[in-house]
Amino acid sequence: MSKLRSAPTLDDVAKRAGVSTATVSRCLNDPQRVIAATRERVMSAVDALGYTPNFAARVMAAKRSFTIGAIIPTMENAIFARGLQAFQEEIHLRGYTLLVSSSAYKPEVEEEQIRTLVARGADGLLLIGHDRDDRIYDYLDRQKVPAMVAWSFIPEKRMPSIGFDNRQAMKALAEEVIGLGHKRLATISGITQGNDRARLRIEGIRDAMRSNGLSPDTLMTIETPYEIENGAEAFRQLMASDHPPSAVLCGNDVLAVGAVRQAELMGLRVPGDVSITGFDDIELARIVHPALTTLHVPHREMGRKAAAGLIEMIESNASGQSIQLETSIVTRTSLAAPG
Amino acid sequence: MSKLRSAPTLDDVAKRAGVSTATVSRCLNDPQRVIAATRERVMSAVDALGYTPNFAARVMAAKRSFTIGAIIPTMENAIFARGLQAFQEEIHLRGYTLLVSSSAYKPEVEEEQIRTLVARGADGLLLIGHDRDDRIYDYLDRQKVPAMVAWSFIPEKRMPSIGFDNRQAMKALAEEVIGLGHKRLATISGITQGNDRARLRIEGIRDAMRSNGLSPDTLMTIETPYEIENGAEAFRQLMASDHPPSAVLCGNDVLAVGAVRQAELMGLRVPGDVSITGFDDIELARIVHPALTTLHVPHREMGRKAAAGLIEMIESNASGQSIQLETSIVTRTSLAAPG
DNA sequence: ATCAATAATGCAAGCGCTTACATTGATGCT
DNA sequence: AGCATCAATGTAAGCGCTTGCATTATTGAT
Repeated sequence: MSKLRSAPTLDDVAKRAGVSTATVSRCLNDPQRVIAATRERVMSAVDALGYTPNFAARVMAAKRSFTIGAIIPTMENAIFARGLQAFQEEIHLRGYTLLVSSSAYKPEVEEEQIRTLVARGADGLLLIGHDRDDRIYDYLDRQKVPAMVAWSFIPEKRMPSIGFDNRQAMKALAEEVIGLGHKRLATISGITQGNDRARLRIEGIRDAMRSNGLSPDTLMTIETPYEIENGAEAFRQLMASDHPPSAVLCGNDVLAVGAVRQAELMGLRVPGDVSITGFDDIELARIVHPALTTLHVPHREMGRKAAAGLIEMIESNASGQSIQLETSIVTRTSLAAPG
Repeated sequence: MSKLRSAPTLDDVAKRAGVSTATVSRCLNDPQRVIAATRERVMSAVDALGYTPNFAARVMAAKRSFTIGAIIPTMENAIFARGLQAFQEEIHLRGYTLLVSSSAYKPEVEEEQIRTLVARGADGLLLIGHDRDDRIYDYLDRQKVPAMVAWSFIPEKRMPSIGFDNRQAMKALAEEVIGLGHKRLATISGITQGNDRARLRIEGIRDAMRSNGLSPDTLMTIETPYEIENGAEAFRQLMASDHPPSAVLCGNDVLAVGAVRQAELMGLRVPGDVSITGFDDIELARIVHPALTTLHVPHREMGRKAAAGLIEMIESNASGQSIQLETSIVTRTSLAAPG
């Protein structure tokens, strides 16, 4: 039986280079602490053996993983893609690695994922929105894992957040719609349970109605998961009512795309017969016909700033600063004055 | 100074429950090995302390992580989303967790990601396509980490693969196009370097031309990264040539969407003035106007089967079986006989 | 009751790394 | 030349868990 060759360890490298494991470790983590000659000897041993450090061992010994976890509600559509991409680029630049998991918009799943990521030694967490059980925040405190909230900006909440004011943003869009003369408004919202963003967007519409002399009670509202098909079905229901709306404000672009396509199927002209708006300004918004008038969210900026803020929290043990970002209305063709 | 309360360990739980750490460990990993009374005592200690096992320590001791890594070329568009989702659902069902990272279609980045995932203790890897340096496969062998290739099916390659025959599939689509009477063909392909799928798709078109009396040399080809804008730009170039093609076969739906939109911008009618086809059948393909005639790939089935195959490899130390999946042509409206 | 067989639990040795502290060697002063 | 300093390296103690083996408790058959 020859000795089974398995993955080389620090020890193997040390032996081959004729130094102690401490020196090898230093070569890898803090090269200037070891003299050039030794370093070269060690590095060539590393190459020769094809050594890769064992991450688990490293995390355990150093109690530091240079890993940041992100739990996003979904990977299925592009809502979070761009922001997350920017987030990951930024942390990569600063020597961190991103671990992503998705919760499918389910609070229990999210909690499990948070625990998993923490157990895996994540140095910090990126969370979407503020809504979650206090137990989770307690847990994070106890484990001393800093977390940053994105896609929402509510400075008075327990966690620092980098995002935009969902309510204000949607209010602005709704005022635009109302300003065009629309009086019968409807909204297709995401599920509001456990989702502050969705809830605040609806509130924003009501705010706009209120301040423009429309009763917020007349807002027709359907809640449904963020899927194109659901947007379509909700739109069908809305338009099948006795007093169909003249404008449908959707909680995001995915729902809006569903609505637009359903309109086409039903032979309704957008915006001729009914106006439709989105939220997020993802790629889809430009591609669908007619292109969506929607709310532009500075996804990349948000991702980048969230990364910077979170790393700041990790490295200087600070408590984290909230930052508000500006959104803007993107005018395309799915919104017009009522016909 | 009071003792700083930090994350509880197995030891804390053991003390509180009045048992050894071994028993606690068994409670967590193999509950029926410990008698009910003890188990309850232990579990309530776990609850009381809010204990979460330290993953790094566990991996290190057990040399098993129940984690599977996947490296996909991009998360930016939906090409891999559905398949990956199915993959993750399946492994979750079997008690594994997914770690995803994206390589941005860059071989060096992919190699780094593979090493990272292995160092993190991944029990197995999902890789996209076969094209990569042998060094990587050697590394995987040495580390004894099984890997499964998806999105491609080439049974004679070093790694088992679950996917479809990219060449055959594209050939079928090209024959459809040629059958309609198209003679001036062009293709907008992804970057072929390090991407067997892209390369084989082009080959498929040439095959179809050959067997239908067209010279494969007349195929106009542009290679460009998989982005909508690039598809648009490539299409512009193609149509600006002296003999513009009557049909443009795109390497995937993303490029095709770019082409379709550019056509609109240029005032060209699709398929009246020029036909355009896609590949993958992602959501976008249905949403764009005109909807894309494209190649449907059984993403979910592929994801599921890749998961099953990989776990089989992990758990029974088997060498892995390749499986070929069938694709089909989805006829929508972007393809018609030349005007 | 008694004893073998078996079930439940405990003991303790690692897993592969980092790092505080100890040691050694080199350098520059006087 | 002698000594304080500091740079380079080594020593070894963990990090929190799993698991092979040893020990003790329980069970059933005689």
